[in-house]
Amino acid sequence: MKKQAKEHTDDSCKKARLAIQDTLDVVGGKWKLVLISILRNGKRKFNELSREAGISPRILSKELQELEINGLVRRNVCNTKPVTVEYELTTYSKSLSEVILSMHKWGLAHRRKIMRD
Amino acid sequence: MKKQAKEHTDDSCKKARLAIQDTLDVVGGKWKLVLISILRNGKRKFNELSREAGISPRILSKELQELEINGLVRRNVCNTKPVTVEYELTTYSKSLSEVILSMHKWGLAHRRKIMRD
DNA sequence: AATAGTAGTTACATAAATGATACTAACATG
DNA sequence: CATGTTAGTATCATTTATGTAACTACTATT
Repeated sequence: MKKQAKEHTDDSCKKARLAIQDTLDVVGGKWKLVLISILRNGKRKFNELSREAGISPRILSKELQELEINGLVRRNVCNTKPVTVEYELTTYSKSLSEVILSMHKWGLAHRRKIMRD
Repeated sequence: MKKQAKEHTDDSCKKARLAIQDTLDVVGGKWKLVLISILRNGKRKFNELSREAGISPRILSKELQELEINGLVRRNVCNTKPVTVEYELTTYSKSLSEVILSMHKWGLAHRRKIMRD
């Protein structure tokens, strides 16, 4: 088989699926992209996120931890009267732009298509 | 507010989230992209898909119906001795390439990053 | 008639995700 | 000391996703 050809071996396909699945794990689910999308408008405190997204503290806390582990969100504890915690997107989170943009575009186009049919 | 500026109103953000969520609905979950990925190598019969993906008939049937509803997969009943049914990707499914490619790329890069850290 | 193959479906069981509510810890204020 | 505020956590309930196994319908073959 030629070296430079796009290979479609079982193995390369499994690896591709794995990479795609990784992305879905990080960014999939009901809330991850909602939170990222809100944080694109700037830092938010825990309760602000909870209100704006309409998400209960339990889930919010879990989601934020996962986003932090994946380097997409930074958690910052502030020295305020009652302590507040700010969450903001990291520089690394910008690497998701292409994914988000393509999903956004496809979602819009698809909705139009489904309406037509 | 300027007409041509990128707007970040609450409303435009909600619509963006909706579009992204649409995409996740169509392509998210445990099996959709696995099936699409297998079908990229050509038509498959129901049992072939079941074996190759390691997915039970019940779920497979459901997933294929959803993919069909969304115009990504075509179901073709063949006039064979015991009736067989072939599933294949539609032309429309190619519109997903950008989404899939960007997810693939990000997934790979992210895995490398997480390893480093 | 009995057996087998293909494509499902049905009924049931379990697992995973999400939700609701109340609670704690820490600190400030009246 | 009682009250309020912020950021969570704990507990329990519900919903949604997925898995397993057996079963049906149709047809062909023996």
